[in-house]
Amino acid sequence: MRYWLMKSEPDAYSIDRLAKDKTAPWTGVRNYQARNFMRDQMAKGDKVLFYHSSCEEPGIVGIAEVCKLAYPDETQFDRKSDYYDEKSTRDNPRWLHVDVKFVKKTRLIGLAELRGNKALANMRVLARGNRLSITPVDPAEWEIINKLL
DNA sequence: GCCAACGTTGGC
DNA sequence: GCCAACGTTGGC
Repeated sequence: MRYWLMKSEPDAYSIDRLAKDKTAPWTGVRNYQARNFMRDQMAKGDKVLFYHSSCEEPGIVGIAEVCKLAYPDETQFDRKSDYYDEKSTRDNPRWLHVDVKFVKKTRLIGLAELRGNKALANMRVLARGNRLSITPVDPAEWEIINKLL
């Protein structure tokens, strides 16, 4: 089993929304590295740190779990969607996504707190210039964060 | 709104 | 394959 951190802008999809929906298709990823993580490495039961980005208080806000393996992202075929991709075909879909299910909300562990914790200094999401919306999390890092909750 | 950092595109 | 231009992300 692996551990991940997945970013979402709360205006687009928040932890509260996931708490209500129970499960969510993680559509809209349009970055190859992030897609490859979902396609090649994510398995059912993988644990996810749910992270709010581009908002007043960016940081970890909850826990989720991968509940469905990667499959084609319908939004790439929808001309009306912001995520429409005219170069993608049903025979050879370019974009895939997993589904995640709600586990729990946590207190906010903000960016400053993450950066201030030496044991978390190597977290991928904290790397300089990182923009990836999905990043792997070390089991050791996962443990440390769980103790902070 | 600013801007650093990075990914993608497209001309050559 | 190179690389400049452009677009996006995301913290501040």
